[in-house]
Amino acid sequence: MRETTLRDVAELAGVSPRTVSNVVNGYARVTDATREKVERAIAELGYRPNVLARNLANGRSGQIVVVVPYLDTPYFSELLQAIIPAAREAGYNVLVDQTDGDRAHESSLVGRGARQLLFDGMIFSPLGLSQDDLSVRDPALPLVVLGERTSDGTFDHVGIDDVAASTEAVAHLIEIGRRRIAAIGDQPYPTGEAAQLRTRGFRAAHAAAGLTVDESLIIGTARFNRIDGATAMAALLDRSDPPDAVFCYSDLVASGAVHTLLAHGLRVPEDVAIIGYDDIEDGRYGRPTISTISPDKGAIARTAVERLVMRMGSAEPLPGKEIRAAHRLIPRQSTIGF
Amino acid sequence: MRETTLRDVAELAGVSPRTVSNVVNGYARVTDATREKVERAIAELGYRPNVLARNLANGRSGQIVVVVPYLDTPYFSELLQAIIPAAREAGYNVLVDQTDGDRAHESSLVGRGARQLLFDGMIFSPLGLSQDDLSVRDPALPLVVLGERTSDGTFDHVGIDDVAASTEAVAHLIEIGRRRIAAIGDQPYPTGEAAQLRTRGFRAAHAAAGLTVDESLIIGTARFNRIDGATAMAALLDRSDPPDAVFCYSDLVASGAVHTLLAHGLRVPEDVAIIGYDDIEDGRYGRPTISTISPDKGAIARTAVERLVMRMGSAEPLPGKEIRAAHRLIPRQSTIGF
DNA sequence: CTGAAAGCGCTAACAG
DNA sequence: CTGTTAGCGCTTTCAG
Repeated sequence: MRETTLRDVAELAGVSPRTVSNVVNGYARVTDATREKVERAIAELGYRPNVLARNLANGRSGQIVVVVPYLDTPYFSELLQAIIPAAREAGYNVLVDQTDGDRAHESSLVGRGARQLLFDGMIFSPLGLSQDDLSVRDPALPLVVLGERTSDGTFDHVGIDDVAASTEAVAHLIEIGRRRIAAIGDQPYPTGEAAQLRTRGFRAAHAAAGLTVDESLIIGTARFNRIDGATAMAALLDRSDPPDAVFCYSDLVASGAVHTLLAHGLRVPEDVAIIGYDDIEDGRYGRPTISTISPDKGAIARTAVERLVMRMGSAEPLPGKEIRAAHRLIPRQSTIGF
Repeated sequence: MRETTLRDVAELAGVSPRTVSNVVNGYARVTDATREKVERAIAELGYRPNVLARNLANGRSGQIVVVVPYLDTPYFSELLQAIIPAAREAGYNVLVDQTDGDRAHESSLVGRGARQLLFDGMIFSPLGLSQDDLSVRDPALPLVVLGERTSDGTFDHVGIDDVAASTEAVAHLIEIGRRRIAAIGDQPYPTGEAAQLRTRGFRAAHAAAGLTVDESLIIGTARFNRIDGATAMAALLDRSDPPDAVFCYSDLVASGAVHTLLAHGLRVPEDVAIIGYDDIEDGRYGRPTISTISPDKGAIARTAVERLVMRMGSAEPLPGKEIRAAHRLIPRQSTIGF
């Protein structure tokens, strides 16, 4: 029992395939009479267009791929949750790929000749790829990069101003009277550009307040998960001179740090104030709730899709654009108390 | 600058398209000599097969779609994270769709004539759809259903034994000496079948221990989010006779309940013990850590993909199968203390 | 406004 | 083992 095709419909309606196509896609104007005939035939046969064939004929797949390092990281799942409806609204289906932050995997996705011609464009949140890696890529692939990279002029980049946001976060800690402030999450190597921007903000806030940074309070972590925060915080507490506040490079890190503090019988924020980054849902329900920098995820998702659609629609490669989404500081219990 | 096609390769190599196709797909045996010629040509031209055309020609898309109600719910994002690699290993790309639990959206996805012929099969985690709704579906779509439905014989179902798992959870509360046990999350209406299974377990555990259920301690919630748990717990605390333990129908609900308890100055588990369901990562890092029922997500993902691949590969619709994945009780601080 | 016909790029039956 | 060729189902140019 074969699927019914456009040709079948045409026959039953007594018109040409061309006309059916017109009706289905609303292209050319069609007489009301023929339109109705065709629609009746479509209904009768239960016809549904074969997307594969359509795609082949017009050379586009109607799919975009969203590539993130991890799907079970709240920040990315929340972002994806926002991207999918935006893409659907623009008429695209969303393929999802996760890279585990693996550099080889990531570069195979954007690299020259990598594309399977299976998607029309890509929204990419790199992790293992350095800025330089990103530049060696298939120039024909419409690409929007998310996160903390910078556009090299061949793709769009959507992100918040990390340095400014980090500065605000640390300024907030200073404002509530903290002076020995630690940072958890630095990554002083090529693929750690994201982290380094946060560290820049950390320093900037100190400078602005006339404070000097205690370099030994900047703790590196391989990733931004709870366990990283928990471990780093434990190390800080082992010292003779623990900090009175910590700027964590993600809310998960913050959550891990809080966990360690409470387990050691310390109070948050009385003994140690904590601020995170990302504004994931968790942070709003823990105890204490976690102060954070909240990027406007909805805006990021909408902008990314909008730019990508624009790039996919253009015959010439568009010049890359740097786009800043909004962010704001949200003070919660972990800094301002109960 | 057109993409190079298989025909171009054939010309350059001086062979027929058929041979190139054979080389690319490793179908028929090809002489080493010609193979090498073809491969050289492929490399020289930077040829890459057009997946769209291939798909059209062999009538399959090489894509499966995974449909979940919400992507930012940790349980689903963790599950998806496990499904994607499993699918990729089986040679499939993963499309993702989220329904917001909307019944119309869900039924439009599985309903008769709904398929866009864009994916070869579907892994579906329904929420708004009742068991009956599920039965009115496109019989040609290979389908594996996740969660708490039951196979009607036309699709596979992979899930844990919810009644048994819930019984264990509540038995655990009884075992640690609790007698006034509440349940948060019941949904006594057609689309609430998932919840009802948990309630069945709740009752079963009471019966097994010779306890009677206080019906007023079974609290309904519209969804399984933190806010639902927080609200329901607040209502329980308003009563003159609050419970000494609560079985929450998800870890998020449990987390919300804990939040409310702590905010009221109560201790967990000393005053009220809490157990959740799903074993999401959060539960391992809060304070207290949350006891839970842990479904084997890896096994669920692998089994679902494996069964789906089997269904997609079979010409005849296979009979539906009911598959039970493993689960286990994980006691943590929220029941057994620190 | 509608019909005829030529592809889109690949696969696979059917020769040879 | 390899070439020829007819589609897969739809879009779209070019006539009419």
